[in-house]
Amino acid sequence: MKFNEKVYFYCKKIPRGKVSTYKEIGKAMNSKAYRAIGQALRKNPYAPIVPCHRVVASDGKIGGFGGAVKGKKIKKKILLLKKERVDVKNNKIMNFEKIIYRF
DNA sequence: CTAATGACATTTG
DNA sequence: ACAAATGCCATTA
Repeated sequence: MKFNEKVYFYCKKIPRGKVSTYKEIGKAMNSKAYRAIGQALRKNPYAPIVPCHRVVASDGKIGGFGGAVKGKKIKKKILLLKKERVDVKNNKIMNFEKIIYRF
């Protein structure tokens, strides 16, 4: 699984206190498979190693892993994100353009 | 191999 | 601004 490994690799590369987007990661790996990236992270076999919560939607929205999960409130990740200096409001990143990490 | 899926993105109504 | 439709791409059944 080369593709997934790449995804995880870039995710790990995201510095603490910053975030990135599926699109940017895709560009970084010379691909536009935003979708596939989401797939890779959704499964995230490298759960503890890969900070998947630092990857958000292109418009700064958290994405499906924050509060988008029906029934369950997994906002803990967002909370963790906030602890890392990432300000999140209404499932959206504040100062998104400032803290977004580009490769 | 074909079809379905989804933590996305963009455009259109 | 919000909702729906379309396109996209790797993974999985």
